[in-house]
Amino acid sequence: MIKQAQKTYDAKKSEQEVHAWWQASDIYNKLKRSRADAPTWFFLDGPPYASGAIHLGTAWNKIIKDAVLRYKTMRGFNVLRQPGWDCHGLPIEVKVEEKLGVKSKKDIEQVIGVERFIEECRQWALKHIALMTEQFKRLGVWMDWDSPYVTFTNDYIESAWWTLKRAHESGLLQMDLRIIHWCPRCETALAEHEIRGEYQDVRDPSLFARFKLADRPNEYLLIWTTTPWTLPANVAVCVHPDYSYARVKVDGDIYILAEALVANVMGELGVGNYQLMGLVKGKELEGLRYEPPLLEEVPKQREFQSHYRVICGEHVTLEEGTGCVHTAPGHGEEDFAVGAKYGLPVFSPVGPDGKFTAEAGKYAGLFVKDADRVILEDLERKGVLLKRGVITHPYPHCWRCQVPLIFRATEQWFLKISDIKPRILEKNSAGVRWVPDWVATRYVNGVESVGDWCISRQRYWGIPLPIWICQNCDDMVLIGGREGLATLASGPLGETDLHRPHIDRVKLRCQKCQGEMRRVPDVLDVWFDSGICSWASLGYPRHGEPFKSLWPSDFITEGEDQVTKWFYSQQAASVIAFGEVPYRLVLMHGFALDEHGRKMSKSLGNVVEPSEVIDKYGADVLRFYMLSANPPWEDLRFNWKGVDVVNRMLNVLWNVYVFATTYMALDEFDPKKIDMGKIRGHFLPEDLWMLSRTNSVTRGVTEAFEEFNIHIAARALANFVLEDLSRWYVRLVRERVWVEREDPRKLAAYVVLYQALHSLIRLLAPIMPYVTEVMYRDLVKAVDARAPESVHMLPWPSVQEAAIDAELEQGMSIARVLVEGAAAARQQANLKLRWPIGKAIVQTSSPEMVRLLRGLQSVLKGQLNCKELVLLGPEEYAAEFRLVCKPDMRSLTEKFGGLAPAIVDTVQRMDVRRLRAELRRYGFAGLQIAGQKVRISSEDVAFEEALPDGFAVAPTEFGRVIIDARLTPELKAECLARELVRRLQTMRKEQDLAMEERVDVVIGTKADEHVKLLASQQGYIAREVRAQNLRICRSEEVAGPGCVKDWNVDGDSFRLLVRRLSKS
RNA sequence: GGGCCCGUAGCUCAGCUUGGCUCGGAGCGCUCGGCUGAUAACCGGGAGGUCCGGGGUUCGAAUCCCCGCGGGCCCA
Repeated sequence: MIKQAQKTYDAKKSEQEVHAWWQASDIYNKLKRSRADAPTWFFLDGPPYASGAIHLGTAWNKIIKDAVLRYKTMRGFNVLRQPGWDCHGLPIEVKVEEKLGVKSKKDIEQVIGVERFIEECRQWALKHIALMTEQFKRLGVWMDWDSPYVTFTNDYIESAWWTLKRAHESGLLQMDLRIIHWCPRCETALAEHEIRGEYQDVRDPSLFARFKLADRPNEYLLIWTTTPWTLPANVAVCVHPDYSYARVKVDGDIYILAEALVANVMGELGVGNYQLMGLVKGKELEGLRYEPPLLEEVPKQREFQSHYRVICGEHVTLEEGTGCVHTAPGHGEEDFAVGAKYGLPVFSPVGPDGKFTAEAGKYAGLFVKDADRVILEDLERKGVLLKRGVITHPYPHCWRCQVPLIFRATEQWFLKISDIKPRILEKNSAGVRWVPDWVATRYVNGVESVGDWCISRQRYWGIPLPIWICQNCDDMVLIGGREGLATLASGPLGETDLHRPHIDRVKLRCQKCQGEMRRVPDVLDVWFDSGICSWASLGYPRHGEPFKSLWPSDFITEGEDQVTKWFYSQQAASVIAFGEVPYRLVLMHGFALDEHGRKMSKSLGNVVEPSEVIDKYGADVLRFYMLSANPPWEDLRFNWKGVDVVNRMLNVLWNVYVFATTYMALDEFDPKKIDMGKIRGHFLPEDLWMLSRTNSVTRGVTEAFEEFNIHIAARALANFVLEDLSRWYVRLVRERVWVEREDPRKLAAYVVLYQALHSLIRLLAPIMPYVTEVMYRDLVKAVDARAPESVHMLPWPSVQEAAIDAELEQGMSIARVLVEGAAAARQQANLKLRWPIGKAIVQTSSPEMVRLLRGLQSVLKGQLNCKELVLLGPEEYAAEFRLVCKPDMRSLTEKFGGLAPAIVDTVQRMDVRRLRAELRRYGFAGLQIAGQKVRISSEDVAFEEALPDGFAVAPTEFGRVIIDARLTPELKAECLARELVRRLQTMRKEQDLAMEERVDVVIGTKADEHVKLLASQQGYIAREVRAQNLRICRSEEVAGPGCVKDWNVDGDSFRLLVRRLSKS
């Protein structure tokens, strides 16, 4: 049996209860089993980083995923939904360092020990996986929480090794001396994509210095730099070959700088008096020798004496500086590149900790940034420094520890992306659908500008590079898996963990010289870990299945920051491994910002935790809010008011549900026992309308989901709940369900309401999994033991096209506007809505509307609360309207002179409406005036409508509504009856009477006329308030047990009594 | 500096693809009134706008084009 629902919905309690039930009844796994034979849909979870708690953005990400996955499941797919966890890398290392109180790699290796450090990192990851899993579960996210893929397992590491082996075999892996971003705190290289978005403004020294030319007395190259600490590594000065350079004389010295920058630079230097001594092309400066300014301080520079020349490079710009660029190939990418062309030494006297090495002479042991000051002093003392200032400019920082990065030349391992870039782009454009489509452009732009991928990190908690090098002959071997390792290992391998430090202890025997091979100590960039997850998560290559039947994945979705990160790292790794792209469909989503569009951050104090929202409103509301507030791909501005609006929608949904179950329970309505053949004949227009709406909303929501317009789906559902169900259909059927007997029309309403709710809960299930489950259980499961246990096991509702009647829907929306118009007219006339009126006239603005409204007259009549409804087309007029013809005397006199008065006289005796129709139709009308034929036209007469007293009119966009506001005594009696009914209902409610309970009622009045007036309404009142006995008398006579209350009804006093009948 | 996206009422957003009879809208908030046996609900009226700014195309621009400005993400 359908049970009456609780009056209010306690989201928190219900969600906990549903969650526990899912768990206890193993619903998720039952659902999965039920789809075991269905076509698969391979969703790949972008692994969140297993450190810290989830924030609003992570919540949104999983909510989007969950909604899509639930939808796809209902569409009949066997959806793969294994969650993933990204566990390696610096963020966790940094946290563990903090926890253990260590600050450097030396501490890790010597104080803590790598073994314990790794174990701490593993524990950190495990702890946060557990924590975040619980948080995701609370959001109602259904995934395989018990069997996620985790990047630190041996199997996963093997997948990475195998992939690297593929790269090696294709010649895509290389070791090279490169200039890379280096974090002096973490003491490791950072890849290009780790720098992205990590620029912060910093204040750096800005200095002009002069380098004395070797062979020309008093002549200098003028350079500008913001990194004095790179000057000890200076080996050249670079100019642009095509630019014009000026020799500028200042106080007897001559400076060489770009012509275009002379004025600027002289201004900067505060030099007012200077002379242009001549111009020369950059190309002609090439080869000029200069004296290295820090030769004494950095003795090592003597080894480079053959250099210290002017070289040419295209990268020199005129945007800042002097056009003469201090060049240190050991500390800059462009410097490195141009240096390679000229065979310059790569001098990089800076250690991994960011301190100068012994090669830096005087500066050895100083941290580079601290050395800035010392170097500046030296330059100043030596007369090299012309000006020192300060500049604020963006500078890259370590994404984890926020320390400014430096450039260092180191040996690193790279993937040669340049070799596969064309294939990535080609496979991407052929095989991937991007939603929204413009993300494809953004992605391609990103890939085009990407360089080689530095995959080595000089750290601990990561996938070890599977590269061993012979200590004897330098031969290199790359291990693709555990078996390969066991074969070559010099000792037994056993079940060893593949992380450091264990793996470092594995020595291999060189196949060439029998020498000992040792592993390269580096670990992999974490982005490589997640890049391989589409196959690593499936256990490939260790297991051929399910990889062979599933790969590539059908769907991924992540935030917009992943466009050049995970979306890219996956494609790059996959093209290396398989020559193919690893996914078919990408939905990019936005960022969760605060309500003003700012990033949420602790320092701004604008952070909203998902748990805060859930505690207050429940997960359903948070989910619906996040899915409805925006298109997924735009940034979401979190707004508490918006959440509250969703909560109210949920409330209304619940109220509709309470309404339905209340009456259905009362009447023991059983949807299974309904003879649809019989009911069909009793459908009223509003029933057919509701069925039509149910199906067209189903269609709209389905289309929206298919296109990932999840916001449109959600908004359509909210609209359906609020407008169609609550504000209209329930209002229309209220009277019908109050009827106390078996009435086929009442059953019809139940059937329609039931169907609407049944579809609605399925459509809402992917977005609000909890409340729909509760509703499903009581509304469906309670009456049908064979129905699936959970709403989430149901198939997605199909659209019954035959039930959709576009004209009916159109007509109904017009009717609604007209009813609103009538309310406005009533307000003018001071007529309460519950007061019946005699007549309402609807004059539409087109004949089309008359047709659309014809079948809806019963609805209109009921909602307009009138005894008589007149529906008119635009050219039809109500009898109550008088059309008055106003002749234009001036116009008539001009045209007809003395005949004018006679014309007026005739016109006013004519049928005004016919005259107007004639004029409208032909533009003129013929008259017989004193035997003469006269032709008058539209401009000669005006028409005015006169509304009689007692009428009120309201215009609407579809026509106007006119109401007869005059109340006859009969109507007044009805008005009074309704006023009394309302008060009696209030009294019933106050006494907590059950809805079906009967009462005795006495109505006492001060005025005898009321007794008479109400006599005619006795039956109506008794029916409405479920009175067994109803007595109408004078107030003084009201007495007896029961609740008595005095009321004032529009100035008249009444004493009402409601007596509960003793239960028998 | 470059790429992509966004900019409409105090706030959060529809409308823009395909220019014109929902072209200036909705919800929230404010305000006045009404309704209420599903109602901690709801309904109606009102106030509130340089559709970011400036040019252009057109008979006509929130909508299309160009140039700015502001915000977000990414890249330099």
